[in-house]
Amino acid sequence: MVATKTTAGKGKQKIEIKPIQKESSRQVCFSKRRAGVFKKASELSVMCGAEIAVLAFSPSGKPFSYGHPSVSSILGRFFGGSAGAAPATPPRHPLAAVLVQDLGRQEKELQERLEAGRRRKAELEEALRGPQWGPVGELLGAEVEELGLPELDLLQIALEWVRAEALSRANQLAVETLQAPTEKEASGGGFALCSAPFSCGF
Amino acid sequence: MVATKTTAGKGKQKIEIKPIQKESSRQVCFSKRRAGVFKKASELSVMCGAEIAVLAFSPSGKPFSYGHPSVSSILGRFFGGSAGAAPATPPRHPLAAVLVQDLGRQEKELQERLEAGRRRKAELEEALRGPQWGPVGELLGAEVEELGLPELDLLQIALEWVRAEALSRANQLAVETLQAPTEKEASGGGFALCSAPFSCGF
DNA sequence: AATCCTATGATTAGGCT
DNA sequence: TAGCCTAATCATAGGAT
Repeated sequence: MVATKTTAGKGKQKIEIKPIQKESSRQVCFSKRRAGVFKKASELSVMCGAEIAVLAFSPSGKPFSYGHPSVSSILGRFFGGSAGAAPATPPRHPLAAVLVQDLGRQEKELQERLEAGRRRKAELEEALRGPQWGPVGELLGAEVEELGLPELDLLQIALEWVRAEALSRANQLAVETLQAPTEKEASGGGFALCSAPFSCGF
Repeated sequence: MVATKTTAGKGKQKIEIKPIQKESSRQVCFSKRRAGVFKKASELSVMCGAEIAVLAFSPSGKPFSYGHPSVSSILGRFFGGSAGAAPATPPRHPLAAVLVQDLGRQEKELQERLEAGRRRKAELEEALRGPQWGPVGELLGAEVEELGLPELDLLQIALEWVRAEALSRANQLAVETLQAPTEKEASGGGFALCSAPFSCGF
């Protein structure tokens, strides 16, 4: 540096959390803050022994992710495995976890909820059979049936459809995951996985 | 407080990022830092218009999550396809909302995701048909099929079961809703979803 | 376990390379 | 796009409620 002009930055300025208009600034902000979020996530996992995954899309649509121990393991645990910390978790390969998340999540939530309410079912069924139903229906009128059932109908259709899609879905995921290619031209629909914040450099 | 001893904290001490031994401290640290990570994620999404999801398991195994616009939409986009927005939500009555919450929620998520991925399907199907699949299969070996399919199989069974339960569920829900069920016991294997860091309080 | 509090270490906005 | 740099905002450890 010839010029004695040492860079005298203005330091951090107070800002408000609102959408950044300038395209370039937004992109820069994303890069910096993404790193920050990943770091925080990393620290959290190390210090607390917690498992955490972060998935993000940059403003330009590029996908980024961080996960400890790995993104797929988190997803697997979240949507596929038992929440009760079952030590005997069926061995899942990374890819399997991905598949599970994509479809298994639904299954998990449904199962969880259904299982939770199943006990009450018998009890409730009796109530439904009895004359008790009169008063109940009276309170809500036909709304329950008119609105509740259609929703259920949709649900069933959706589930059936999901089921039908399951197989083709498997292949779909496999391909996408693999094509995950060089995290360079991921703008289209590529993949940019980063499972370690600093050890693998992002 | 009798003692005039006004809390004179020592301020933030420098710490190193390493596993916290003390159980309680670890738990506290997790709570605080989880909030921090969620906040950072939130800011990132707002400022940069980015989509981001964070999934985490506390040291005690409790699941937490944050997502903008939603966890499922991020996952859908990450693994399924482009997430579209269904602006035309069918008008819901108050009661319907409750029912919807319990069953329709699943339906909505499913539909959302499926709808989002459907477009890509054709595109992907072609890819699968083509000779492109050779290289892909080569990279992962038989793992995809050997592990992915079993998972899917389980999934399908589960879904079918769910479907069978759907009808009885309708009645169940109607009754439960009316009996004004105070939902409080979600501690056991419950789920702690947080889709908005500060607006919905976590 | 959630919150408040304070002092301070950590993060990062803005500018430049 | 990624790094460097500086200074000031922000996050948070530790402690108490």
